[in-house]
Amino acid sequence: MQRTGKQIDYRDDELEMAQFAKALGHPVRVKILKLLENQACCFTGEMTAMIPMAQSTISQHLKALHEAGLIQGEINPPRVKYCINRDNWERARELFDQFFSDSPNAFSC
Amino acid sequence: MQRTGKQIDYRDDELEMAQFAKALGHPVRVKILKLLENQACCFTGEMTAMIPMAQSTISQHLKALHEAGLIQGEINPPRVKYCINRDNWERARELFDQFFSDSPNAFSC
DNA sequence: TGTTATTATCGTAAATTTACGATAAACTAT
DNA sequence: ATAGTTTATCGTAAATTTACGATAATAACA
Repeated sequence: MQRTGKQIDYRDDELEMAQFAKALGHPVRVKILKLLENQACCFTGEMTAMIPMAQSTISQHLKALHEAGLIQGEINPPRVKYCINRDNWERARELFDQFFSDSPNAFSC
Repeated sequence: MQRTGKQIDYRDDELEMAQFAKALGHPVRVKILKLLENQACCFTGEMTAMIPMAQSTISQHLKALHEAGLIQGEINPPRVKYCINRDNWERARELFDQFFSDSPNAFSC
């Protein structure tokens, strides 16, 4: 990226979609979310046990998912229990659903 | 990234999801796809006219979308007409749909 | 042949992402 | 207080992404 002054006018839903998509744009984060989907919640430690990556790296990916709003963490000392953020999950589902279905004449060529 | 030897065993659908998501992970690419959704096909030039970015940058994003399989281009000299790749679009829809709906006990906490 | 129009590619620089180990922080339990 | 457990953060290096202008490539047309 180069500091260009040009501002592109994105619509809110375009930005929202892109942010969710970006968070889903790494296989480890997809895997983490699938884990959370299937077994309700889990502690960071359980994930680090299942995924052969450094604990700090997993934590970093969890942070990315958290900042995107897809997960939420509940402190349960000394551990942290993560689960999917219901509202934003629904919002993401909605955005992707609309995105892929609103295609009246997308295939006409 | 650091050259680590560790291989993580991702499932095919996890990799597929992440790749599609990554392609959708930038607002300009979301915008481009929406353009293609709404007005069937368009030429690169039409997009560069609508999006205030350098032509080379748009072309680069089109390449990313093409490599992800979401769009396809038909040469129509001296122009190139792009449209959405039907099969992969459907596949992506399917993956995201499954991903967001297969959540039996995801919200139990 | 040369010109024009359109798009892709190259070279680049800055920003961001990704991964790691090491360390700090937070809270329990001894 | 001290020690132990779990997780986040820091510092880092390498890779990738993103944006640009300049240039090349392609094919029609004069």
